[in-house]
Amino acid sequence: MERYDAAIAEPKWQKVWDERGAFRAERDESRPKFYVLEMFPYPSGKIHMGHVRNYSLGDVMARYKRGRGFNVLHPMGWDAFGMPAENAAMQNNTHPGTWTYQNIDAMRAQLKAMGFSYDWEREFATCDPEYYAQQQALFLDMLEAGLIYRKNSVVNWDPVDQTVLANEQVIDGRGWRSGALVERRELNQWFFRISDMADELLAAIDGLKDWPDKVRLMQANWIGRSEGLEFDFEIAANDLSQSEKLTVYTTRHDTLFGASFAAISPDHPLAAEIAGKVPGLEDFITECRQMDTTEAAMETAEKKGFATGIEVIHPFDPNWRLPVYVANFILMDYGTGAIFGCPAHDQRDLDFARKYGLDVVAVVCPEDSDPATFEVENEAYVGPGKLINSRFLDGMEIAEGKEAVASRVGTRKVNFRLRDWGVSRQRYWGCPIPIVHCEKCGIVPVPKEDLPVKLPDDVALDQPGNPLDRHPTWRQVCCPECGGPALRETDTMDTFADSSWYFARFTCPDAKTPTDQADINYWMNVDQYIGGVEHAILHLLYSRFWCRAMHLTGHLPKSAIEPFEALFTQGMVTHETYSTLDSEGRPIWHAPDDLTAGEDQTLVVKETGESVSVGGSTKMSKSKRNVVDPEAIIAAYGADTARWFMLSDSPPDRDVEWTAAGVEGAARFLQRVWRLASEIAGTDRGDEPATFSEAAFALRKTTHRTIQGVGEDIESFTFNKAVARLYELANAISKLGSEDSDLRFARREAMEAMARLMEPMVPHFAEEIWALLGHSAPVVETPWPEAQEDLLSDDVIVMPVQVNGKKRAEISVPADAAKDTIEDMALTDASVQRFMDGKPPKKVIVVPGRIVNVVV
RNA sequence: GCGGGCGUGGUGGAACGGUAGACACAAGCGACUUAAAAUCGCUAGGGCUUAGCCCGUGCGGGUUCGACUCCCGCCGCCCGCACCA
Repeated sequence: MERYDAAIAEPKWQKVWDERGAFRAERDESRPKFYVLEMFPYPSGKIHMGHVRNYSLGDVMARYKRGRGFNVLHPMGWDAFGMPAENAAMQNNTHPGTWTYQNIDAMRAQLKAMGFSYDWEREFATCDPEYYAQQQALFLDMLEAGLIYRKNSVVNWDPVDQTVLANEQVIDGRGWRSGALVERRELNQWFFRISDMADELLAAIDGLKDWPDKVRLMQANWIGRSEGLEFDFEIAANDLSQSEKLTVYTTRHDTLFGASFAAISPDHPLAAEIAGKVPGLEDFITECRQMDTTEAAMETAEKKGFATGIEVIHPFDPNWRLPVYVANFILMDYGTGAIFGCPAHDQRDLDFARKYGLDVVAVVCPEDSDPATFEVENEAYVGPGKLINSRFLDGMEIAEGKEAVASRVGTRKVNFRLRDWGVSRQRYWGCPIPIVHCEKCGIVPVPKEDLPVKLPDDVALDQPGNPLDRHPTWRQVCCPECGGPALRETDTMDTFADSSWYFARFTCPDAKTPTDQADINYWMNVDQYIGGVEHAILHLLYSRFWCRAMHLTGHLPKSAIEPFEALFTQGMVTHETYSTLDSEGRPIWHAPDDLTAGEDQTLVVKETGESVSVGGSTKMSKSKRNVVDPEAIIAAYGADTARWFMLSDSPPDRDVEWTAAGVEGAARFLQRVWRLASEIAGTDRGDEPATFSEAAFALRKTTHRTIQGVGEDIESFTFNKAVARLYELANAISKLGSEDSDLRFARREAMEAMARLMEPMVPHFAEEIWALLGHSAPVVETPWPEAQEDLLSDDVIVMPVQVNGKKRAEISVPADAAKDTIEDMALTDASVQRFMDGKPPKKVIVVPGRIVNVVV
């Protein structure tokens, strides 16, 4: 028998959709819109299974909503700026732009082969000058609105590559590329005032009802609001410093009488002031600055301090003096860069106090301890309790104590963990910051009519550093204000800026301004955003900020300051790992393709015949070599098989393990449905019979329940359940023959539903069987079916009967039976009576339509 | 350390507080075949004294007529954040 041939069907239907403009989105005020968006990819060169999953999920939603009558916007583009292009350019001696656009071409072809329902006419790349021109315009408006400023900031500087490194690019204190010892250097950089919006960004998280709780929590923690007190210590007269006071920030002002030292950051102005005057302090500060700032190092780093010799005076006792240390664990950019230490109730302070022999005085006593004897040894007490050893605070609860202190000294202050967003990058392949530096006029924005500030094409990437700095002419410009000689800003924007508003641009990709009001009002917000949880914080937070900034500058309405109505974060695609050991016992990883079945069914390496050990399933990665290339799967099975497998079994928010057997299974199922459809296509549909046999009626009910259920499952992102229902429907169809007209009718009805319901998941395949069944219009243009109410319920239902909570019988009762009737039927059932053991029922619980429980 | 999530057959997973294991993968048996592939059918949580019964959702308690589901306490795994005062 003929088989379904994806290699023929898939390109054929892609062409049909394309010719009919099936997925083109046009503004139409008369129809409700639905904006589905998947996180756009970085054009690395080829798509990977993570993309296949992400975009398959999004396509299910887009196609389903289209079937439901929504005017669907489902665009695709490219997050195309970034370092990999520069690295590739250096390695291959090409231009980053050439490399990027070639990759885009290759990946676009792959995505098209997957049959995703994108409106390709809206496609753009963030490196298109037309896009970044508008981003520059936004930058200028935001600058004018006071949302952007310049300040000096300490960065990780790689002295060999002459570039700034992100924290993640510093490994064991060295640059990840050059291996050079990273320095902390102060540079003048551009910042977005995201921290000014910290409170607002935090409060608005409550409104993000259709975001995963996990993501909302991660954002809340990232913003990190804390309420505390800022107050001054008077500095005791000394020979070292002219400063009169030291301002500290604390959230535990209730423990002020447990203070035994003050500490400042190595970057604190006071430290700088006295560094030269205290022997050894300069070296200590330098040492601190070289300290590794990675997480792993932080965890193990020792608390170190340096006594300055300066003392401060306790705010409530002029005779009480506290030594001031410079300490390596105090951060300059949180609070005031200075603290007071209360060792008894803060673990870090305790470690520090034990090391330097400072007093440890407990001032909070737990409820169940004796205030007279309570002491802190090696573990700081951070729980609730009453204040002790604290003069006028004695006997108060912590909250009362905080009140009492705050009413006498200092100012209440809310601090956030969130810092301003530094966007300057000393790189070529990014959006140029549209600024000119003039000796006379200072910082001058490039006039909007001169935008875009285009990247020069003729750049030399064969040396370290920013090629824009070295370009012979690009920097030299005339000052837009005075006309005198001036220099362009050579920093480019963080690529997170590019992805912070692309979703808005998709609504109007050709507009001459960043956004078009009519388009924005119609299409925004994104109704369903789908992507990896790895973007839970930065990308999503920056986007929320950027949209607020776009609102403040008149580019978005108030309603769009939260751009993503609903967010779904999908799991990873994993695969088993295979390894052998080298002579030193280190694992050598083997790709699935390099293996074959050995004699005793175990896996062996094709070339050497060595048997491999099978490791756990982990995220597909080059280093573990457990990667399966989507292109190979499409070539072997077709896009629909890959899509069907991706959607089967695993709930979309969990990891899915890619297995060869699973793919085979998916392919087999499609062939099976194909055979069924062919068989049914060969029979007449006929008119709807007046009566149905029990079997035909049952199939009709299954069909309509499937219609109902698949819709619900798609709405709730449990696509695996939708797939299971479709399996069940297929099973139900194949159980029956076509000998009678009512069966023929029911089977055809079921198969037509099957085709329509499968379309969001396996669209080419669905088109093929839809056509096979005799339809001339594509299934994508066919409305989603409605389940027939009367076929969703049963006249007679089977109810389980429990005796003392254990199922003992089943009874068939009319669906509309009264409770009493059901109870009578249950109690007279032979099996139920046997387990009642002749005793009278103490209680009978009847849950209509569900269960009966007899308690004896 | 802080925060969050998860734990169900050989495997992925189903199950408004109401028949645990739907559906699938892998497996086994059978049919068709000279044979294989493909296909179709059947079996399948564990146990027993097997018309049937008992035990089973990481472990221990609790609430309830009834708990995979809710509550408390453990154990294990995964993820996020982390010197944030």
